[in-house]
Amino acid sequence: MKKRRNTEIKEVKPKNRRYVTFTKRKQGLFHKLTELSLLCNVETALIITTPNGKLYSGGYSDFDAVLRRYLHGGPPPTCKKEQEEAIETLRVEYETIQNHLKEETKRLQEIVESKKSASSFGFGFGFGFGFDPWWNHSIEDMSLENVQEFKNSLESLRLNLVASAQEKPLVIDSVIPLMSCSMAAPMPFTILPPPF
Amino acid sequence: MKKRRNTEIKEVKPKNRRYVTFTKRKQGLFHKLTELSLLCNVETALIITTPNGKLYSGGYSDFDAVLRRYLHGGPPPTCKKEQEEAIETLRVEYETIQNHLKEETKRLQEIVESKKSASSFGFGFGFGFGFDPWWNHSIEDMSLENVQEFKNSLESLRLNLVASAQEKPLVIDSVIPLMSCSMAAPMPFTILPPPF
DNA sequence: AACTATTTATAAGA
DNA sequence: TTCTTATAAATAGTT
Repeated sequence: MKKRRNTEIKEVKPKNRRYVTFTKRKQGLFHKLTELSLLCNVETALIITTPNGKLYSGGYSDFDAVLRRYLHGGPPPTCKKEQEEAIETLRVEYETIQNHLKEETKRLQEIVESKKSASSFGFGFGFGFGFDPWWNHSIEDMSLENVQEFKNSLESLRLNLVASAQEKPLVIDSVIPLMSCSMAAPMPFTILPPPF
Repeated sequence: MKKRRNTEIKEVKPKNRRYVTFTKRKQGLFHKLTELSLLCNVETALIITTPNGKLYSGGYSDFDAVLRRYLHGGPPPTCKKEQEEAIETLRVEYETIQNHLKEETKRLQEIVESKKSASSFGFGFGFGFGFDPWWNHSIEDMSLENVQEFKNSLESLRLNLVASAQEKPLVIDSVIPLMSCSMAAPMPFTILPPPF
């Protein structure tokens, strides 16, 4: 085995090497991010954008809450009386778009599936069981470029919705993984041996 | 020396230990974040919030741009003709608030300074020279709690302003370190031995 | 994706 | 806090 030189921090030249490095380090980064959150009882939000326009985002334990605190300062104002009425409107609007998205996604999924037949592996992520943490997803990973169209409206809408509601609406979780990779459940850190 | 047990990922109990861990790991995290950005030519944005309401944020190479891309999708629309006229308005408004902030900050700084006389050390951050990277700062680290009042308006305004302008307005950099710890210059990775 | 030789990060101790 | 050091963890190069 070639001796590993100490890593020079300069853009990795060969594109395939770069992609591998990116994948590995992104995983490590989100791993450490979650560790920090759990160890120190803090909340985190991380966004990564590639030159190709791919977006990776995730955080612990509530990406949206962190983003909101950063953008607007402090926890959501308790004057929810005022916002209460807006929630229902937002939710309806959200679900409409969500359904739209779901259809579109399913349709495009089929296209992607047919493409995938070429490559052989399923996806086990080396964890011994099909555990697929939020940080492994890119918003565009599935080449569902057309889905992007919906992202803008969906995202702002979701942010508003989550901001309005006291608790995270359960409906959202089923779709979010595609959009922003929010984490559904706390990472089983003390349980899993290999990843954590 | 006690043998280092393999780190159990559970909230660190003693508060002083927790703070040390937080500081170390936060530094490591931002370090790796910057490395990822440079190695893989991606842009990153990280926000950390503590239970006390402290906010840490930073990214490479353009925190704001990343955040904007996440929130609104894609790079700033090239239909700048439309936004062009809004820039001047925003800039004026921004500078007004900025000045306000500067005054307030200076005043509070004096208060903080008098408090600091009690503790002895200057701050050298162990780098051998007074290099103080963006990730070492908390927005509230200086106990300038009152400054928070301005953050909201300033932040949204700044985001809009930076979004409108094609290039980063130079004026902003002088104030940002207090607000969001944006990075001014590329990290001298290949030059500095100890940190990078 | 899986395997190590190394480098890098860091928990404790001073 | 800052520095040191033993050890755990991340990961570059390979297969």
